[in-house]
Amino acid sequence: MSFKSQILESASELFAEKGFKETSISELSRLSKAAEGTIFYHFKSKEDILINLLQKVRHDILDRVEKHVWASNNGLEMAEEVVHFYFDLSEEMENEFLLLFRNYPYHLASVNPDCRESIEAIYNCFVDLLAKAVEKGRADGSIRDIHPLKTALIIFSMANGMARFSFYNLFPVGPVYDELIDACKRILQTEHISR
Amino acid sequence: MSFKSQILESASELFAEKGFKETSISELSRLSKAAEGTIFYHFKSKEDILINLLQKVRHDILDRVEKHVWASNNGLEMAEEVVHFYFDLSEEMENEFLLLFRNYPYHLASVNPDCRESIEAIYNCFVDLLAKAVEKGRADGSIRDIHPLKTALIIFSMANGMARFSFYNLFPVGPVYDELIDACKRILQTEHISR
DNA sequence: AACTCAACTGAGCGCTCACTCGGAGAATTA
DNA sequence: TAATTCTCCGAGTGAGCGCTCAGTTGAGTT
Repeated sequence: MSFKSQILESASELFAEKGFKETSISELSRLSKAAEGTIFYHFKSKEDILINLLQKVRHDILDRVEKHVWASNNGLEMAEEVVHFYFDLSEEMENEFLLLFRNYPYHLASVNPDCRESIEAIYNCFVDLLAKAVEKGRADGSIRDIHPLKTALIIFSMANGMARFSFYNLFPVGPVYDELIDACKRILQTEHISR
Repeated sequence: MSFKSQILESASELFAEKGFKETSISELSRLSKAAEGTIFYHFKSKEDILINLLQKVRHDILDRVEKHVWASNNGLEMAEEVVHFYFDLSEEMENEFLLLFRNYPYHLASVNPDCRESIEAIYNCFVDLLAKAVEKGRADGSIRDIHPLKTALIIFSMANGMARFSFYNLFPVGPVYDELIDACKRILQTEHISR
């Protein structure tokens, strides 16, 4: 593994677990086994490491989404599958998600267009998937007549908020997962009067 | 206004808008108009300022919750009112909410019990309100037979996630507010309403 | 008038930080 | 083989940080 990618790998761990400001170059040097000079040979500043890292995260997440085979039969099932996929991915790519739960990337996004683009692409990716599921569901009758984008945003902020609480150890997702999926279904589903 | 409370006031602004690590004592000194020495006369360290601030935020939020007059007729309406109240409060107490959307308080919470207590009290306050609404709704028949705490966590993570996105300028709450309330109703209520 | 003390001050201290730079070896090219 | 470029190194640098401390101030007490 080249030093450049090793530095990004180590930065991913440290920025995710400790945060950008709380991570020093000497620490990154120690973990990546690259001398401090080597770090600044490959990246022009500490901030540049984060920008490159976010681009890599964007690429890796979009790649995983693209490679996923969707097995759902209708829109409602697809929406459910997207939420499931999101939680699976958040466990599999823990560091990447932790990084996206931090503040610094968003601060940087307000200053650096490349950074903003990476973050928006990641969020849009999931929101688009959900919006497409809603559209599909409306066409096949499994989802009621609702605004695809608005509904996608609501479902996504629910999943994202839940994942965040879980990562912050405020409460775990596991025990409420079934209820969460049920909540999604109720938001989306065509009316069924039950007494 | 005393220096001590002026320092906390300024810290609230700076920690909310820039973050804890990104705020220097010299900056806090400038904004609060207290000399650096004065800051350390009132607080034993920079971290101590944040701990005191979080205790103040806890007090202020619980106070606002306590003073609120609940006008709802049944559990479902109350749940709706809690969500509405949460978004109102997030606008009114912008700095306090922004601070709670930052990472550092949670890092500190894992080390300092006082800090953890303050944060948990704030979250529990809203979750408890929602759980109570569910219990009330189950009793009066406006809400179906669901687990009060689990459901409260789901609704809260939705509202919290939404507010977060709004604060981060990823997308605003306003345009989806009606759909959000509708989503809550569908999760909670006994039967779906046809439109 | 003399004393006390809480409140406040800001220059200065020790330390850590991101970043630089001159040079060393390895690889590539002429 | 000689020259050039690429990759890596880590001691060194200056700036900025949290925090200290000797000293000032002014209101209250004796």
